[in-house]
Amino acid sequence: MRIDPNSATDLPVQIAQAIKDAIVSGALIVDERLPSEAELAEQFQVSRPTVREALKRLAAQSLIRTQRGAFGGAFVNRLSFEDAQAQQITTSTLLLSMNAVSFDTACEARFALERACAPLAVERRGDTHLAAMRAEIRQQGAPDLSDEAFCASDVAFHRALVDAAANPVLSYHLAGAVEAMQPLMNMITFTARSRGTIVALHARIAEAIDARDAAQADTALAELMHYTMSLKDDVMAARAAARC
Amino acid sequence: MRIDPNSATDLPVQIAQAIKDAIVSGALIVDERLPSEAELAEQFQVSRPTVREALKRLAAQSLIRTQRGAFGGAFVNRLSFEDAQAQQITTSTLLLSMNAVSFDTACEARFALERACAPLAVERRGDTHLAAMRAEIRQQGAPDLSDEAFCASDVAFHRALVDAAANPVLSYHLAGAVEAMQPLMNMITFTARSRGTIVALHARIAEAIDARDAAQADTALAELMHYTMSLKDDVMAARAAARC
DNA sequence: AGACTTTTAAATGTCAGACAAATGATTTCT
DNA sequence: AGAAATCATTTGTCTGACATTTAAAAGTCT
Repeated sequence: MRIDPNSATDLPVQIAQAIKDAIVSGALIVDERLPSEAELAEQFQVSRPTVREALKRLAAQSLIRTQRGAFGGAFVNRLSFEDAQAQQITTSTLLLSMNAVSFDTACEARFALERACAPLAVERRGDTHLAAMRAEIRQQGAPDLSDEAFCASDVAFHRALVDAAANPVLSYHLAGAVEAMQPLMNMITFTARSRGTIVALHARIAEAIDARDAAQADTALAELMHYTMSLKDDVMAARAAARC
Repeated sequence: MRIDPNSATDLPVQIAQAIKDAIVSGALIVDERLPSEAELAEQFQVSRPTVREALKRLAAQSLIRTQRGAFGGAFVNRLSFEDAQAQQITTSTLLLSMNAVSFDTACEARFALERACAPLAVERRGDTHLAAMRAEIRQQGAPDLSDEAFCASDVAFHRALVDAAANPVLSYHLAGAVEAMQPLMNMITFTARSRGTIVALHARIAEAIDARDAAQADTALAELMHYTMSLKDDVMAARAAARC
């Protein structure tokens, strides 16, 4: 691991990249201890604060963890599905909120991915998944539910659907797509009637998955997507009219 | 924005979280300048190195960028699709390599997601997408191609397929799934015959998308998935036999 | 007056050195 | 032998300083 002290980029960035490369390439394996900050400083010919910044960059990406005390230090961290999902969700959410992605584009992507999960969910769903989906459906029927709580439950329903596919890699990739939609969905005001329609579609999806009917699940998901988009169009049109 | 100096967690972590929350909540908008390190240090009642570490954590996630000089400082960064994709690819790759995810699980997830893109690609593919796919197919037929180069071209082919769906959000989500498979694919040794089969399937996929035949594209993708899995089984079996 | 050059102030980048706090190993005492 | 005290090591945080970069402001010349 070497760095170029004359390069234009920050020294900590270079050091972080060098260590990251070592991890990705397998030169450093999970739970292996890195040299201490003082040793790294000497190795890279920089000061300890510079090394610290590099380590902090890596810690921010959950690539390493640090431990104080004797025989402490920085250790290569096993990237858990949980950590990876959390990162993915914030990244996806920010990406959508900062880039003026249209509601339709995000919605299309989300439902396309979800429909990919449906056939697997139909095949493998267990009782816990079905129970989780139905619990959310019940909650969505509560009359005094705020719009935000309704959206949160909607997200939970769809994540249960994804989890029913019993593929952790799929769950990880979908987490970002599903969660990132929540802020966009929160811009919609749901009438009692529109909530009823959505809940009915959720029920159809849950039933189809229970009955192992892939075609029906796919159809219901497609309908839900179109209904969601039309709902948003109505809200936008109503707001535009109110302004004039 | 406040922090609790008596909390168990690191001060920089708390500060970074506070700033991150401000960005996510919209209190800080894109390109807005954060207070200088000295001002932040006073505001949070900590020293400048502590603030710096917090800012470096955020910079590592591309949430802020820093600029030196007068009227420089830290600015809220617009998270570009490019940055987000790069992050997602490394996260996905590490997740798979560090968690002993089975080849089949990752492969299933990848093809399930890709099949979700196919109908949209059929609908919207442009000439550039078709040309990109065919260019990769041509390259894959080169007789003196290394296994690694073959895999890289395979990834490029599939990314072109995903891009043909003309949905940047979808491309972003799929980038991780497709790229993260490459290290796993690199463990396979491709015979001339297996390469031929794969190239033929790629050609069928490209033709189906050109002909706007969604069903055919889906079938070919499913076949490719099964063939890839069986290929890996053969390689594993051959290696196990060689060891005995 | 306008364009070019120089200066300057403000901010981050890097360093050195110090002390605090945590933590596991070692030693000592009962 | 077991429990308690000590110790060495390592990260966490602070103070203070200087280097470097950058854009704005001031100054100068045509």
